[in-house]
Amino acid sequence: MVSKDTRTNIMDVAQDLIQRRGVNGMSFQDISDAVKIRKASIHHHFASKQDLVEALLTRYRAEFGSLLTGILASRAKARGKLQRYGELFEGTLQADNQDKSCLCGMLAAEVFSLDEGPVRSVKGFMQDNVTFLTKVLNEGKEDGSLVVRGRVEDVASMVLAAFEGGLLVARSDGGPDQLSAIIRNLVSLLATKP
Amino acid sequence: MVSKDTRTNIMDVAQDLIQRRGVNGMSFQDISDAVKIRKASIHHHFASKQDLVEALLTRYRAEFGSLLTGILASRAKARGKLQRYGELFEGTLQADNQDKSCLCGMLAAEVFSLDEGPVRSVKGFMQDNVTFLTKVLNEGKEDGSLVVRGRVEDVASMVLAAFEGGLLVARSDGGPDQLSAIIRNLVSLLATKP
DNA sequence: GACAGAATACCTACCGATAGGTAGGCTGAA
DNA sequence: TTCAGCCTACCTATCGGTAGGTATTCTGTC
Repeated sequence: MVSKDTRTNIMDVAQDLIQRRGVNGMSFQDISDAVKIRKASIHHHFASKQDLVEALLTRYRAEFGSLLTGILASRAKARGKLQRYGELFEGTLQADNQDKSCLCGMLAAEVFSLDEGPVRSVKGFMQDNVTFLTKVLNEGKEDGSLVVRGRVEDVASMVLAAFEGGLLVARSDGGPDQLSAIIRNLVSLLATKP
Repeated sequence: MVSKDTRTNIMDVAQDLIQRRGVNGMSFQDISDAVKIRKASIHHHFASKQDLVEALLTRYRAEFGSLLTGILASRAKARGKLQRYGELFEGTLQADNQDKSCLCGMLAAEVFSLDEGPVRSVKGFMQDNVTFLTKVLNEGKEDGSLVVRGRVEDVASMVLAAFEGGLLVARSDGGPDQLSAIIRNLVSLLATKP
């Protein structure tokens, strides 16, 4: 196969649109225009809009998950892993035209427009991230590169909230520089002195 | 005036809907059903949907702003003010059926569905909050109740991001308890030992 | 290897529902 | 008698989705 198959094209375009405008701001017509396929043909690949969203979430979670696994497997200290995790968020905002948010952050905002399946996936994504961050924070306690006060899971939730929220705030106001500042700041707040 | 006037009713219902479902998930028909007024009559009060959104933002910013001013004027230590600021976010999520987000957090996600005016207002809201938090953090440095490392504005952005993001994450996953944990955790991270 | 049939991937043409918005009329209070 | 405040009736555009048709490609059988 020379070019990407249509199914993948549809998913790529749909994800891009959701990350910019949200689920309710994305239509089959938008996809049709971008992929250069008739609107009705999209239904050949995805029975309904919710099916498309669910497929998107499954793929996104898998991709993001393998990035997290990669970070976890690296030989860096926990502080460095946290830094690399932050770069994932910076990369999202900086991609393409600097206005993309996290797919799951976007869907979390519009969670009451989603069916059961997608809702479960969004929750699952959040939990994946908290689990990852909990591991990193625990490593940090052991290798001495991070200071954690209180329940580790709570700190993990807080970091996730700050990064997802950072994407939200920076995208609408201060841009990539603001996001970088937010991430740098939180990491150094959790770090033991340089 | 015995009952709230229709204009206020429309605004209340519209704000509620946006905080739950987002701008693109809110329609004039929804408002019509809730306010018990014909859909066309809404246009008597607000020429367009964007006008309604703009009016909502103006009111929200003013109300939120006066709450911030109130906190700033209190005799509490900076740490206490930060705590009370956090309670504003907890109050939002716990209100009504525990599924409302911050109006501006919601609109920040859907910022590319908004006209220029509303976009400016959302940016303004973010800046209002950063300004407020910068003042509180500076107070905290002086009264010794908070520790601030790095640029104060950056820490302020980070706190805003964490609280807005906390609303986002908690609403879709862990609920009010998770949000409380996130806020408590960040406040204690910024606080000097009890 | 030839060929029937099934499956794939797309198309045109449409559906009912709903979106935001407009035109113009009625009504009661100032 | 004006006019805010609401109404009915309607507009066009778009939404997600369906029905049914047509090439093309894959596959099992002889």
